[in-house]
Amino acid sequence: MSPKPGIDGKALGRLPNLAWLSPDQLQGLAQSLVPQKIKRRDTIFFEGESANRVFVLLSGVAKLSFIHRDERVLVGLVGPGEVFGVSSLLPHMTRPFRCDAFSDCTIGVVRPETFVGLVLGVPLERFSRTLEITVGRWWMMLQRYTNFVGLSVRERLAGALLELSAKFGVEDARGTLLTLKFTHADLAELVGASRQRTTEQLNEFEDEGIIIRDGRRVIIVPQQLRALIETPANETARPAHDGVGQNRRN
Amino acid sequence: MSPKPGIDGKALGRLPNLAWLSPDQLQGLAQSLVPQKIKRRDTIFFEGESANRVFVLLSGVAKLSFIHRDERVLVGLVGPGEVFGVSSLLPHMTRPFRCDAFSDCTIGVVRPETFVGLVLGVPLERFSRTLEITVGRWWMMLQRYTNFVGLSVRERLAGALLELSAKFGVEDARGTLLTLKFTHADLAELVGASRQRTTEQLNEFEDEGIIIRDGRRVIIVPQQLRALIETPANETARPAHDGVGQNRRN
DNA sequence: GCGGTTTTGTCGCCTTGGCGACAACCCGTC
DNA sequence: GACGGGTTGTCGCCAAGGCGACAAAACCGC
Repeated sequence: MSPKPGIDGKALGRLPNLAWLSPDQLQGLAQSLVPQKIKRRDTIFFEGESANRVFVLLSGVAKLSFIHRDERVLVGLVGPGEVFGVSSLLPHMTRPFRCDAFSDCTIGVVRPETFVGLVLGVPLERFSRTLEITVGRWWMMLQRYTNFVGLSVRERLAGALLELSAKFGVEDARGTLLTLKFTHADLAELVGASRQRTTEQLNEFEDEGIIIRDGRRVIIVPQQLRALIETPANETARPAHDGVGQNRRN
Repeated sequence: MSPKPGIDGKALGRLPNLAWLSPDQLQGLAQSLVPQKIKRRDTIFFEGESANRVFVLLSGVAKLSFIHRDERVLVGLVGPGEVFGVSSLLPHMTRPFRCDAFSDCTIGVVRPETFVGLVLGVPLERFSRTLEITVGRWWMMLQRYTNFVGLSVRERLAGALLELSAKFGVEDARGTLLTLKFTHADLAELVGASRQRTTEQLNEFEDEGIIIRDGRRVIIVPQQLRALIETPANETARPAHDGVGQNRRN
């Protein structure tokens, strides 16, 4: 695993992110990292790929973007010395972002098992699980928020309801029953909308049969909601409400 | 550290999040967790506090919210069995969110050193560092996005410029020089705005002396930008542009 | 220097959605 | 079963900002 020109352990140690590793660790990492050059605008990995490598950016700048039906959101930039592609450290994960080179880059590629073994001295499995229960939540939240950028209130609310039903829902003859009683104001806070607009949107959902109200409790029909999120701006059952659509860049 | 009624290791193992721990680990965790009851609407921790405990939610539902000048965004909900307050696992961290009980809760409190020791068998310091270089980025991104909810393009752009200058900036007589050349379209993607609006806003910033343009390169004056972000909707130098302000809930 | 490409600057029109102000209403409590 | 606070439903007005369409610059490879 070290046939290529190779990377210098000392050089790695000068990267601020890795300076705390012991000389031995740096040495090991340097040997395990497979160097690779990437040209500006080329893609390092695609969203949806199964995540089985970790990357270290050795030089250049890379760009992480989230893509939702040809809407792309620049999620962040990676600078020299940073470790990226870390979704491979979580259990059975596919990459949520696409990563491409913003300028010409050199990267080091390594298997997650090797990386975790070297840096922590713990089997990947264990680390993975620990990550999942601790920072897994951040991951979910991050995905939610990147998703939200550029969506209408309608879509954000749909997404939020779906999430809530997955987490706090109970199956019911008519759909998924939300066990907690959320006020419209709560939901508004959750999706970043005004209380009034949230009320209106919920009523629209009810008209469209996407949610059912049982007193002040809510029952959700997940299929319809999911459809609503996948599909561009259009109507699912009733062609009444004119959908949405002021969220496209150019 | 087990004077209280105590928590049952077996019961902990039934929480889906923790089921993978060995009986010994569960036992140890059960003994280390200090149980505590929290009443609905009471606060478990405040934003800004120094983060030196990890929590496990044993029953009930808790609510994480991000607060930015009395605008509060409901960031997420914590269900039974989940581990939260994990910012204490990162080095010298203060809590970014406030957490309060959405319903009556019982929680288990534990020191991060103990938690990591039990679950991973590694010293906190080492785990902490590893977390930082791997998932630290998510953390930053998450904070950015929660921040962004309910902000105007002006403010989001200001924030993004600040972030970029911190990461890719070089000090200069007049301020911080951005070394990469971003097109307005890049910036627009980053803040989730249209390209045109981004152009306009950048020009406004230039008029106000918040940024300086040197050909197509940009120099940033961090103080002014920072001021702009802290202050409600008003003007920093020139009272010309009428600021913003359609982002308050009720 | 030249011509094509990329980036920037500006309009105008139009939708989304924030916000204040109430009225109606539900629901638990005394 | 009446009261009162929290919640929901609805309007109207208006600011923010998306989007198309171009024109003007700046940039780049030859």
